[in-house]
Amino acid sequence: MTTLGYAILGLLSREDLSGYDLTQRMKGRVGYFWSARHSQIYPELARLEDGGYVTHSVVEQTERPDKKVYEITDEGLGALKSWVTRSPEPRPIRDELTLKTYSMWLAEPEEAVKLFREEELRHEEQLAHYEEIRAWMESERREELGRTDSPEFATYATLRRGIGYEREYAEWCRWVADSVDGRKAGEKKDRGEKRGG
Amino acid sequence: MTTLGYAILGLLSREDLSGYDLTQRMKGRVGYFWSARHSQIYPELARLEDGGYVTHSVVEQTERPDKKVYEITDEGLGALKSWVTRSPEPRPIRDELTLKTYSMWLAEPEEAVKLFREEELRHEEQLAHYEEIRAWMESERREELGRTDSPEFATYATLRRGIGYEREYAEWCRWVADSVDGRKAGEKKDRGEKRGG
DNA sequence: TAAGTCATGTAAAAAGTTACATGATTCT
DNA sequence: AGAATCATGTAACTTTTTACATGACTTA
Repeated sequence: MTTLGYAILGLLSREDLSGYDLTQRMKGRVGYFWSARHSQIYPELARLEDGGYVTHSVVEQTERPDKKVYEITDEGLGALKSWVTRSPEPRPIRDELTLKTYSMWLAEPEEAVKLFREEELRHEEQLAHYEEIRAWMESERREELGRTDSPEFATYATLRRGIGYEREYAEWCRWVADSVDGRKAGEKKDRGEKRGG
Repeated sequence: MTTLGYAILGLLSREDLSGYDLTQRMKGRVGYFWSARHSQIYPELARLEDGGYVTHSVVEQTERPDKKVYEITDEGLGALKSWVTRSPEPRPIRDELTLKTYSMWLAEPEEAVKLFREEELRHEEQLAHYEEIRAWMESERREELGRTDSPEFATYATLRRGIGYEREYAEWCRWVADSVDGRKAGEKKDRGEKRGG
């Protein structure tokens, strides 16, 4: 079973969904930690059904095209449960901005500063978005968040991860930009103190 | 040009290396933010040479098999420079542990706690490793770190990213484990307050 | 002599992205 | 009339991983 398969089962364990619905979930919400396009989802659903992890029923609609709604089976739920607490084999991280950073000594300082200020903004915006959802959950889903075995707590936990990730990333971008800009925290504001020359 | 191509150029801009050397770099150091196996590196080197971004010369060795040492060309350096400050198109994040977290409401609490404590440890170990390198750099490369246009500062910046990433990840793992364990900071220590039952 | 490192490649398979393909309905 | 959304698929291509393949030299 592929990780994508488990991602789909994870969504279907919460509610019955069509391939189209799953594609939408993989953009927002879940897409922040696992994503896939519809071209990957439809074949995977077929494989999952082949393996007996899901079943589908055709729901006829008058105002919309008919759709196939998928439901997780007991076998699918069992497979998902046993996967959840297994240690993930560590996958290599691939972060293009950090890779660029490794070669930033070749760049014009002004351009480097611009890049990192832009990226800082991107991550701050994403952070603000997460914080909104968090505020909403903490006020509207207060009860469920008290139980760590609820789907809501699970969602909240992934949200906390996203918040921490984006906050840290934004802070790092600011640190790099400030360093190159000669405005490192606690340092004097003027740039270009030539030394040894 | 692929991102892997730029990763290779980034390494060759610092020193001449063989395919084997590049493979080693992609395990340690650089491998923390971009990695590739030798089976991907050798064909990519051929493509880079085809495009005129690198050249190679055969270095004959007596005690070791002969090797091809690659050198970046002016064209390669130019391509690398113009890539460095271009905004990276945001790639989807895929994090298997966060995906598991999304379905953790299905797991036995004890097993979930075990998983997150293990992962916390993994990230703390990686953090400790980075902190060692950091301490070494700050004492042995103090001078170079004062210039943000030095390769050393660039390496140091990526290291700071790794430190922030691992620290945040470890903290989050601890928060999840503590939450499920009923030891959330500032909460009473006893577990299992059934309500509504 | 067996395991480990140095050294370079190719082949096959898996995972993921982009493009091709179709068609109904709804909103502007 | 045209764009957007709902809905489902396949094909081609790119990227990455795993496995196949070879061989010299070094260390235990």
